[in-house]
Amino acid sequence: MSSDSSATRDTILEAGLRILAEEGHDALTVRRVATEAGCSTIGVYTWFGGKDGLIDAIWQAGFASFADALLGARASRGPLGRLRGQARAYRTWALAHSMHYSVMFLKAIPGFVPSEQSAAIGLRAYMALRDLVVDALAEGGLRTGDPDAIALVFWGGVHGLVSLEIIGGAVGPYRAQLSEKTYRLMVDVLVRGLAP
Amino acid sequence: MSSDSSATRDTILEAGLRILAEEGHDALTVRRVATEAGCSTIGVYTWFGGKDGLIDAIWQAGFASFADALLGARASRGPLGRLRGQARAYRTWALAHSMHYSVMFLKAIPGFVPSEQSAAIGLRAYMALRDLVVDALAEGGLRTGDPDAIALVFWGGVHGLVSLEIIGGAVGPYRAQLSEKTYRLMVDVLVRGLAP
DNA sequence: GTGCTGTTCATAACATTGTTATGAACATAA
DNA sequence: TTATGTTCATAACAATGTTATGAACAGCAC
Repeated sequence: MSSDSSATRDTILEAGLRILAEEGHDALTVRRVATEAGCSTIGVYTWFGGKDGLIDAIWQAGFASFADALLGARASRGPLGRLRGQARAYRTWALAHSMHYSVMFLKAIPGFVPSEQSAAIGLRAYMALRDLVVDALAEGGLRTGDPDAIALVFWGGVHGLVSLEIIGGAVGPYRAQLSEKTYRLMVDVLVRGLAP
Repeated sequence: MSSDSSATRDTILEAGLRILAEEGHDALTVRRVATEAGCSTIGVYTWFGGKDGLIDAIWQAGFASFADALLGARASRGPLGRLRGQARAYRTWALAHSMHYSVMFLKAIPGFVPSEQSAAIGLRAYMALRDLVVDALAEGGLRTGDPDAIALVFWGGVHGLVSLEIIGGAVGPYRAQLSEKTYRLMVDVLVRGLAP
């Protein structure tokens, strides 16, 4: 019976993840994945319902890894220190998995819209940030306000700079300034601007 | 001779712009554009060299309109007021031309990379922001620092929140908070965080 | 064992995409 | 008139996501 897990399904998903990471979204075709996984294109339809289903599974795998990276960056002391640590982990993960990040946060795959289930899984990464914001609010490290609005401002700031960096050529000649140093300035500005 | 301007070329470009705005990037196929423009697909190849060339022209037209919108939002008094006005114009333009914005900043067209000439034209929009930053620095409205780094932090912040808003479903259930109010908070945080 | 049912999968075909080969129509200049 | 170059349509090509058809196989009832 067609269940949620099988060796074939795992093989196909791993092939998709590998191709995306190594060759980018352009190479991520049903035929290419099937060849890499050692089956025919039908496998993608049997186990994922089509290309969109496969992308959806890749999307979920990306958010799982992403959320792990964010939750694993909580070594620093104090809520603001942990916020900074998480911001650092955010950029590190995004640049190390730029193709995956493009699928998750840019419109890299035409026509793909994550399923509701996937969107719910993506929430875990957001919650990693939101919890820190709530902590910081409780300790008076941030000015009072709606935690969601504050978390989104934080997210938007780091996401915006990282995505400009990943888009690369699209933002033209001032690309050289898109460095870790400017990113640190962004995090400083956000923390400072949100201070009580 | 194949020059840079002709009635046919204009018709094709306008058809492309209309289809993009009204039906989105998915509908932007060579055949669809040709039909809309009243010619055969060859027209796109004669006048733009192919789909990429047409997208490139659309990209340039988008940045021209975008830069005009930013440069036209300088009514306020004082550099910081003008910065806030430009930030407001940024979101207004992006939401009113979300499909265009997706092509320009969200990799909505797979495989498309803007030409060097296009990237240079995109610079005008960046300069609209950078000039205001330089003015603000001169009047002491911002803390001293590299103007490009400061401009990119500003750009990244507004772009990040706007792009989360346009991506929509991808960021899941906390979408309701992606409002004008949160955007105002972002601009406040940026100005406050960059204050001397 | 035999037959039935459902799952998994390959082959081959389909429609849609960007692209190009071929050649016709036309203007312009020698 | 002839030649050349530009513009454009028809038709085909390769690559893509998808599906129709049917084969192979497992599990189960009798």
